[in-house]
Amino acid sequence: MPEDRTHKVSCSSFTYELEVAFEILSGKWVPLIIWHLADGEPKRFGEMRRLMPKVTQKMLTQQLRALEKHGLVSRKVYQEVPPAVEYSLTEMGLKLIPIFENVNGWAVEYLEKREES
Amino acid sequence: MPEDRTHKVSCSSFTYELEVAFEILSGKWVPLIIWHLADGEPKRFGEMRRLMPKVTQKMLTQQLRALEKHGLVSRKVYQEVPPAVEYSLTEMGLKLIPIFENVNGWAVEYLEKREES
DNA sequence: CAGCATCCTTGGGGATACTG
DNA sequence: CAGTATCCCCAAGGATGCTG
Repeated sequence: MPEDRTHKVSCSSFTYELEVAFEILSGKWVPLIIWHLADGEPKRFGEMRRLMPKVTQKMLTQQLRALEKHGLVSRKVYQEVPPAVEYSLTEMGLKLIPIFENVNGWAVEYLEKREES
Repeated sequence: MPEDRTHKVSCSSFTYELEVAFEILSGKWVPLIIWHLADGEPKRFGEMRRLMPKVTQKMLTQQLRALEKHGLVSRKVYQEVPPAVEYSLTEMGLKLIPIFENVNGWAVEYLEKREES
């Protein structure tokens, strides 16, 4: 979290905004989580775990909570026994998807060119 | 570096390509470095240091070398005394800039909405 | 000027066990 | 089921000093 906006001055061409974005997205499993929620379908915690077997339960919880705090993911708790929790992308979260697709497009081209050499 | 492409199987909807991209871009100072080279003008090492006073010399070298290895940045050494080295974005590096601008646009909207609440 | 070499610290993150 | 709570380790990265 860029604590002081005066940083803007010392790094004039790296906008405060861009810095914030990369800070939010730089969580180790954040891109993966967002990508798995990209279809707009809410998913339960256990479902997410199964989709991402390499992510420990601790990290999944931690990163989901961070995304919730930042307003990219919403967490809906159903008061039942046993408890059920659903995660989904918020409006702002969904708006990241086209960007992710652009990144993916870039990467496809990148890998093609790498293989040539 | 995703060492095995079989990972693609266990994380079916997170493409190998997207994973590669985020891996390259997730270096702590990578976005900042790319942003400072976005104008296409080659910049000398000392120049970069002045532009990014918060980045230590060790990290700047390290991250620039990683970007060079990945083919996003080119490093040109002029055999002089004293030595001069210029860094600039490669073709693939430059193609990231529009994406960065989209991210920036997203972040602007994101911060606006956050302030409302 | 543009680094490389070392030492040292910190916290990110894994493994494991427990709970409402 | 959906998490907390602890312990612990290692490597990312900062500080400092030296060099072709």
